Amino acid sequence: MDGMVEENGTGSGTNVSDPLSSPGSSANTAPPHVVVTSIVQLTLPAQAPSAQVQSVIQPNQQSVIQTASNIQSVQLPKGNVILVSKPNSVIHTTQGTLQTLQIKPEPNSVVSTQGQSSDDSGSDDESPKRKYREMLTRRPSYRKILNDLGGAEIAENRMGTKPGLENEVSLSSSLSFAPVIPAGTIQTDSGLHTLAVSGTGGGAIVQYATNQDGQFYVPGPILEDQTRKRELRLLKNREAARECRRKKKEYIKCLENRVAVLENQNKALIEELKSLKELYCQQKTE
DNA sequence: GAGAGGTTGCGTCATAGTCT
DNA sequence: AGACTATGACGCAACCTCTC
Repeated sequence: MDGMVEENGTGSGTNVSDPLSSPGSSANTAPPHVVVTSIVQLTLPAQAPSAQVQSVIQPNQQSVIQTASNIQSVQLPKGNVILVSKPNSVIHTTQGTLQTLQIKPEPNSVVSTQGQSSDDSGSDDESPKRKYREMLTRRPSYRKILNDLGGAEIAENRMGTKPGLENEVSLSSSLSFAPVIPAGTIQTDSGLHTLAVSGTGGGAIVQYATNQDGQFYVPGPILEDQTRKRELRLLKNREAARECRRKKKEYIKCLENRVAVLENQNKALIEELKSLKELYCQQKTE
């Protein structure tokens, strides 16, 4: 994935390897990430002595990556900056259109991470609404319930065998009639009936008429209109699903990167603790 | 080489949430 | 209230890797 944001860290310094990505996964084939760690120095144009950088976790963005309220602002020392951008990404920079990125690895430089606690974005990743939604259990679909009851074939038989309908409508195998149909049927002045049909991508209102024999049929123009609407809906949903998967992948990737950064931080802190302990012991024995 | 099992991406459906 | 959107769930197909 291009343009993925990495968080600042205090790790051992080299590129963050992603421990969660399996070998051969897209993580390894993606373009090299921009890794911002404590020993990577990034160059800022002279006109801009400092820059505001937001964490990968953003508030109030229409994104899978969210936080409640705490934007992380980091004032970087002169000469250090992190500019990360990816248009249309779930990850946004302050301006959203930053493109420049220049990295100068300098083993001896240390980027201050003061005031940036990586954790404070991690604990508030989700809005309350989202959390609430995730707590909800989904109502099983009629299809699933039928499958569980071993009655899928019953459903299959019901599909597309509404008396008379098959003469005028080519029903797809996934079209099923909700149990509420009889109660929901409305007859209008024009002789058209309206009923709710499920299984056509979120449900639909279908109009039909009856002939002298009491058989159902869908008048041509209405059928065309319904078909067109369905195709449009499917097209839109197809694209929405694609976008949704893209965001999901990006989100997972982001979490994986975060794991890597935190692991590095953890490692560094353990090392620091160790050396401080040694120092303390030395001074104590002197 | 065949086939079993895992992975990945896609299209569709169902549905909660949002918008108008 | 109805239309629209986002996303979890499901089934399917293509591809890959292992094992025999």
